[in-house]
Amino acid sequence: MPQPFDFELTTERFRVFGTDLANLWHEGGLHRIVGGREVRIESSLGGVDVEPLDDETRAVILKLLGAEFDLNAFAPPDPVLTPIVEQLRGFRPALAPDPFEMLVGAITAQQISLRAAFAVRNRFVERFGVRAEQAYAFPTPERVAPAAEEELTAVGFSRRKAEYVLTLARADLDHTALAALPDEDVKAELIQLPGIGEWTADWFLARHLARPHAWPAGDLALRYAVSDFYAEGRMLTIPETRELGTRFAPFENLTAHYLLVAHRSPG
DNA sequence: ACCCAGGCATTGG
DNA sequence: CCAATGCATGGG
Repeated sequence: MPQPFDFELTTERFRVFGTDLANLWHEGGLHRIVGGREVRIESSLGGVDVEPLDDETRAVILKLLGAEFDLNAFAPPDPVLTPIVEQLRGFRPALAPDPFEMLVGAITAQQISLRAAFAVRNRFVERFGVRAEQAYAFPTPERVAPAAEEELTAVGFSRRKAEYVLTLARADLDHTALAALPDEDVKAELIQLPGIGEWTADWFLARHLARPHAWPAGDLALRYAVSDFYAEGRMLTIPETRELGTRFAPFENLTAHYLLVAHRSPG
């Protein structure tokens, strides 16, 4: 793992909103299924300790823990961000290595609290995923595609969201081609799918593709954070938040994550 | 019993 | 083009 890296800060996300059965915090380590096998990731001397791993598994773990972010180039551009970046030194935004997991996860989180979203998501994972030891493999599109809409509403999705998830599971997206497109083209492609709006597409860019300029201006928590840090608490509109984000180029993605963490962990 | 929470699509002006 | 509305669950 490139330095700097703070394991506790990077994995905070998997503890603070409750349990995530597919990225399970268990007895001080992070458990995830990679290639059908459960991997336990622990902190060790500021690095990451994992069992002997094949190259593909290693690549997934590195992606999960945000290895591709260029923290050394991330220089805070203003007095607001300077102490935040210093205090959160080594924080790498955790990513969703699997695009289907990212999109379904975003759909669960639309409109409702993250606690509620994780409750629904975990029931979905239990119902359609496969358990290894402690953790579950996040459901694959193939396992979800044949489901009936009622099986999805049964785990807590609204009827509308159940349709979105089923459409997505049956969509047969070319994620390799998608990943080769520039940011705006990725968004344009994704937004054509029902249930995927700009917010979801922005988070896909940010937390799956790790695009440096991704900036989920529609995100309520990010709007609160930006409003408190940069507008003296006056709630900024989505367009205002989007415009303000441009000053952080080319580190909008990292900035969004740092502001979010700083805002929910004051002091 | 409300109200809000890391949206989105649909409908009506 | 913008405003209003319904949706699911969980915590306050």
